[in-house]
Amino acid sequence: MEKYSRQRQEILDFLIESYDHPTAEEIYAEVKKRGSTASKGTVYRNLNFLSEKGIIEKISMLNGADRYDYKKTPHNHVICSKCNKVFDFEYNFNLKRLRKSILEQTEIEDFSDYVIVQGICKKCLKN
Amino acid sequence: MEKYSRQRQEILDFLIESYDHPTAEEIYAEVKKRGSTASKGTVYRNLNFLSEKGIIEKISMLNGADRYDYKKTPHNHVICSKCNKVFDFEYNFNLKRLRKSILEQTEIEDFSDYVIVQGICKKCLKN
DNA sequence: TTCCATGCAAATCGTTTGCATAAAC
DNA sequence: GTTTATGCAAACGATTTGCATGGAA
Repeated sequence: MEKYSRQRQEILDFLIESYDHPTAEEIYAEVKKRGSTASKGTVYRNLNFLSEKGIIEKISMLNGADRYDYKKTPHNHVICSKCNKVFDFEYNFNLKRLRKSILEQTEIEDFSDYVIVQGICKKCLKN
Repeated sequence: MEKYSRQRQEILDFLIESYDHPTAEEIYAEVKKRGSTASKGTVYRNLNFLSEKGIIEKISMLNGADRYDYKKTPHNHVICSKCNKVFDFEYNFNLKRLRKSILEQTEIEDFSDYVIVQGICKKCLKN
C-alpha cells in the first residue's frame, strides 16, 4: 500500500544528511531550494509517514515546531527549554532494569531504547 | 511583581489534586465546572506562569496538546505515542554518570533530574 | 487502469496577544 | 492610586484535511 515518490525520497535524503534536527518548515525550505516540487502539505504528510514507519524520529518540542531526526544510530536527546536546540548524546542505560521499572509501574508495554532530558544550554544560561 | 488571584489559585488547586496530567483544555473545562470565572486565556497565562516558576511541569507532547503536572515528587514520564497518555514512574538513575555524559557530549549545562521515555501502552498495542 | 501521492488552499487545533476593565496591594 | 490579572475576541503559528489532478505499479 505504499508507493515510491520523488518528493518522499527528496525529503528523506535531506534528513539522512542532516545532523541538526530540522523543523518541517526548515525541511520544506531546504528541499525547495534544491529544486523539489514538494508542497508544505506533502512535507508534513511524508514526515508523518516516515516517523510512523520508524524510519525517522519526530522530536516533540516544549515550545515551537516539532523537529525531525533520521535514525542513524540509537542516541538520546537533551533539549534546551529556552532556545529549543536539540543535542544528541550517547549513554549506556541499564535497559533491563529500566524496562522492569516501567513494566511494573505503568501500563506501557513497549518502549524506545533512548530517553529525552530537558535542560538549559550554556548560551541561554548566560542570558 | 506577582499578585494573588482567585483564578490562579483555582487552577493550581485543581492541578494539585489531579493525577492524570490534564491538558489546558481539560483544566479549563474542569475549573469552569467548579464555578470558576477563568477564561481560556487566563488558564493558558497561568499555566505558563506556574511552569516558569517551577511549580508545575509542562509536558510537551508528541502530538496534540501539552499536558501539565503539579510537581509532587520528582518522577519520570513514559508517554504512549498512540493515545498520548502519560504515565509516571520512579527510577533511580545514576545521575552523576548521566550528568557527566551530557556535560561532555553537549552544550547543555543544567538539566532536569528526570527523563522522558516514549512507548506504546497495552491498550494501543492491541489495536 | 487502479491506487496512492501530490499540490493547493481552506480549515482546524492549540496557544498567544491587545485592549479595556476589574481586582489586589 | 498604581500595578498586575482578568475576560473577551481576534490573531497567530503549526499542522491537517478535502478535493481535483498526476504519477507509480
